[in-house]
Amino acid sequence: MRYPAEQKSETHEKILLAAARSFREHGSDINGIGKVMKELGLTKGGFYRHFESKGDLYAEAVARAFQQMGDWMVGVAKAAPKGQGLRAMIEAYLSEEHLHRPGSGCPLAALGPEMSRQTLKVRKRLAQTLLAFGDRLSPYLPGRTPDEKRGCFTVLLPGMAGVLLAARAIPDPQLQERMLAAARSFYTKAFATEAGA
Amino acid sequence: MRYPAEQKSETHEKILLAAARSFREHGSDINGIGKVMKELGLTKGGFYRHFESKGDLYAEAVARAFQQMGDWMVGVAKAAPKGQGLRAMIEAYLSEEHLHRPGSGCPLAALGPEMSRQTLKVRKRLAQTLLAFGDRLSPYLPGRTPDEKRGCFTVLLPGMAGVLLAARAIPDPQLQERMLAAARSFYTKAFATEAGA
DNA sequence: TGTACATCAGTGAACGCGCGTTCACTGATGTAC
DNA sequence: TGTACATCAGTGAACGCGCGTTCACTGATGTAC
Repeated sequence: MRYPAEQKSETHEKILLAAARSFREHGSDINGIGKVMKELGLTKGGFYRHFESKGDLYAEAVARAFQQMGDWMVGVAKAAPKGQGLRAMIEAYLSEEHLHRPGSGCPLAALGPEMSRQTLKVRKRLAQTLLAFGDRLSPYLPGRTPDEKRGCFTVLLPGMAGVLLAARAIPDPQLQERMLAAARSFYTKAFATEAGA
Repeated sequence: MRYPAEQKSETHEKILLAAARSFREHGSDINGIGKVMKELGLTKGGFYRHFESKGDLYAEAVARAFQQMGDWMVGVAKAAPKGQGLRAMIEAYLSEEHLHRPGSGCPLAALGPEMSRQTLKVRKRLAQTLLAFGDRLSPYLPGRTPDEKRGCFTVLLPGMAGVLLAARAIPDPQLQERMLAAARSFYTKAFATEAGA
């Protein structure tokens, strides 16, 4: 049947957001198209009116996830007192809240290794989004040149992502929190002090 | 038919090693029992003479991978000049060789997020192996107390793993190498100098 | 204004596929006599 | 020493299952006249 005029783009957006969360929570191999559509009260047959393939959705969803991540980090930095932006981002990233909410958190920490197993086309798209995310953070990163800032980003973000994903693998909550605390202290000292980087 | 006396334990070991490599290369969701057995010239039906389930194999294989990783890192540290053990480990970990050989490399960088999606039982086993790996490295880590050394390990290893997996996701080889170089320099300065930690 | 027709987002059944797991079977070797 | 039997690692076909994808169909709305 014919549906209201703007419904298609709304559904498209809903699928994208649900997938962006679901992939980060469960990985793309386990949580498939059927589950995402079912969650929205739709049947999986309709999926192909919105995306060419699962790979297409994956690329779009992870790109969106990086954008959301950028929004979050920039928001945190802007809300912090003058000069405390980077420190605030580090503390937000390495927070218990982020630890327990992979679905709305960093895609690198949630999906990391499986990204490197995507097709070249998808990886190119993801790499662009990752670098765009870095550029959005650069006002808050130490370094005198864009190159220095980018170098700083490529050490800091993956470093924090590694700590987060390692902590998520550990079953003991106390140990998780100790890992996060050690990393908060370390990265703050290394990057978010006048002497840093 | 009846097979030679020691064949069972040899086959068990072969399956374990092949799985440890294959899981790190392709992830456990994609590369299953059938492929591992086929690679060894066996049929998948025979798998259940050696392991209870795929989860059982996963736990064993990743544990073994952490042991191999420990052997490698300790070997590198021992081969280095006096006092240069940690620096050598950092350089080996963040080398292009490790970047391109996930199958024999760090399981945290290769499998990270999917570990956190395993059953509690499996995760407990993996966490133990991860910490045992940390203990093996502790002679080469900075810090005056075991706690300090462990804190150092829980920042350094996941940090390097994050850089490695991020670099693996990036399609551009030049950018990959720049990321590794930046991280080598950073972690060496932070941990492997007299002022470190 | 009223009627006939085209559109197309979403349905639901079907497709082939590979997965993890089960199981009756094989048959060379080890063991009992 | 020779023979009958038990063992059990590995085979290969089958199982149910969920996956990604395809497709004929539906039918309320938009458009043409």
